[in-house]
Amino acid sequence: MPVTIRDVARRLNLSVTTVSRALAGYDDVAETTRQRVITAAREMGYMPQYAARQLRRQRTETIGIVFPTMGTRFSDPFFGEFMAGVGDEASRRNYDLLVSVAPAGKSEQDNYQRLVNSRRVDGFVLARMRIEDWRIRYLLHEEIPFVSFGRSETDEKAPHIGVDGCAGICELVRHLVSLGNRRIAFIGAPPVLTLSRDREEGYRKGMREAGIDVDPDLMSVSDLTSAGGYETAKKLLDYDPPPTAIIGVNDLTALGVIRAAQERGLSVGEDIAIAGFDGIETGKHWHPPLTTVYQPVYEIGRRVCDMLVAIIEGKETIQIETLIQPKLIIRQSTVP
Amino acid sequence: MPVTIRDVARRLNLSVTTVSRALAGYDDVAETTRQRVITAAREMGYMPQYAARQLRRQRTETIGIVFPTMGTRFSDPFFGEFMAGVGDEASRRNYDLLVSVAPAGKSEQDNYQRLVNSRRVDGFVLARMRIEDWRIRYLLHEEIPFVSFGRSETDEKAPHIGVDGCAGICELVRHLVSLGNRRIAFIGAPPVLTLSRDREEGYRKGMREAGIDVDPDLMSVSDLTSAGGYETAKKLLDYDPPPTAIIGVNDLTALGVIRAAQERGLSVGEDIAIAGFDGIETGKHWHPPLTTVYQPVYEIGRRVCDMLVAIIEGKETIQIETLIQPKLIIRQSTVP
DNA sequence: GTGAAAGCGCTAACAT
DNA sequence: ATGTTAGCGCTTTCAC
Repeated sequence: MPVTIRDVARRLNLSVTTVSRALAGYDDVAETTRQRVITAAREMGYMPQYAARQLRRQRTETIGIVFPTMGTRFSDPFFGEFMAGVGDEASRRNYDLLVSVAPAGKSEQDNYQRLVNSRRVDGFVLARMRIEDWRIRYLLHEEIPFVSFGRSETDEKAPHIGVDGCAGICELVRHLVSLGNRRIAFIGAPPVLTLSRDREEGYRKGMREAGIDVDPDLMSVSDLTSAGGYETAKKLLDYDPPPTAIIGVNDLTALGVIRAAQERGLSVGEDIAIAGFDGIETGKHWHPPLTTVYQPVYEIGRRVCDMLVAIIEGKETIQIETLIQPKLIIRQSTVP
Repeated sequence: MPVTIRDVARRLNLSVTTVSRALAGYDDVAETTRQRVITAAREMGYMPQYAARQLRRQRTETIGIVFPTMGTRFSDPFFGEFMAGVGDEASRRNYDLLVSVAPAGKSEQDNYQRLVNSRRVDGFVLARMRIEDWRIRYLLHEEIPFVSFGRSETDEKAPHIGVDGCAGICELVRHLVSLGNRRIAFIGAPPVLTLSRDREEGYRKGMREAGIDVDPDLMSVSDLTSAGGYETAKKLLDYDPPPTAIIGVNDLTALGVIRAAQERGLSVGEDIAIAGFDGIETGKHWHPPLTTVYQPVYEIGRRVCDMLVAIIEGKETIQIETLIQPKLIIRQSTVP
């Protein structure tokens, strides 16, 4: 039923070889023949069957991406943007995207192994990197190409695109200090995540530069969700004296913080300054609009994919490591 | 380099056939042999290479999903939740998920055709259905299984899981009316989308039941984004007299509306009631928390995938059409 | 410039 | 209970 290369060959009284080469753009096939082949193929709606091509070439032209889910769901717009970036670039380069959704842990590992062992993908895009990350060790060992969004200490030279979370948060602290804040709290993420460490480091650095001692009570850890930010902020606001500013490790955390502050009757931006990290679309419509450290997630997705394809296809000259400077966006959640 | 079924066979002095059948669980292979095979396979890290299996069986065990992007990005958490649902169920059933990201239009069509013609997927999950939807006609014609989230009029009997947007919005209108609102505005989505029509119908129905004539000025169309909701709401608020309540066709739209109202100095929930549709996670943390019509997107994703697999595998007894009743969640954006 | 033939790794019909 | 064999659709030597 589906049209194969043999159907095309038969119709033109050519061999499959010639058809294959005409379509692949080899130059040892007569120009007129090539035209006939191309026309016939289009007319017949021929497209190469990937399974056959893959089997023969031992390449899939498919990129794998395993999304971490925290809990049952992942509603962070961060993922959507990132996937859109990776996906757009992939399709521009004629690659497909194989997506799994898996919680960190055993089943995550299963997912990677399955895709690797059954050779379903040519390489992986990694996100939410951990400081100590088995995925890097594993993929290096299996010699499967990969590029990550974010750095890991497991192998510093692993190809990745990172965002300078340290510099970003440091600048944010500077901004908060310039507004007169000294009791600045920081709500981090699980410490296994690299982004957590980087951003916390930015916090410490900023405080140090401002000559403010960090009060350990003002540092806590949450789970990158707005619910988590909300619960954590409630505790922070109970301290006496309470912080005059709170930084969320990402925008969703900050959203929870805003809500907690407002429940106490605080006017965010006036009574307390709150800021996040990511720069998700909706943040600018929150009340008040969120001050945040913006990272171009969609663009990073594209570049990560771009790098990965370059590695898969054995291109030289690629830069293995890129550090992007995020941009502070000041809105009314810190400035009335 | 990678271990094949032949390697396993050779090591055990068996034929590839026996190994294949032992692994596939056929019962015409001796139990002891089966154990030897399974052990050896595990030890050697054998996993079947999918390209070969696919080529032979002419099945991919892969599900395609083409995500609509409006503009360059899609940050609606809706997609993440839906994909998580589809993906979880897919992996439970040993299917993979092939994701493309494409704007509606020509390139969207290319995407489907490419996946179909090169036989990369066994079926499709469809979302954001249009009233007149070429995808349905196309897939029916190509005899490719599919299940959609949402209905289309192109073929009412196409398998899908729908949410009763009409009933949901109707109940919302009832709620708003019970609060004393009579000038209730509705911001819709592009009219090609089924959800747009359904929800608008719910609006009209609710108004009719309450004996309120619909003022055409109070009905507008936006693009499902918060930026769109913001711009549209600004115009609505200029009318004299302005609406006392505004319904956004989805939560993101409603977020923009909230912001527009707040910029006018209105206290949302007191001076004006605002509500949305979807029930995305973050909505409960907005200020004020959003009244919304909740639909269980993650769960629907699972069920859609479940249905699709049943169809692909030729199971009988599946219900082709399901209508889910959404749930009104009342929060402070309508009730102080 | 074109064709014949081999073979990628697997499954399944058909022996034995 | 196990083995032999053919072939899925394609790419790629190699020969002409």
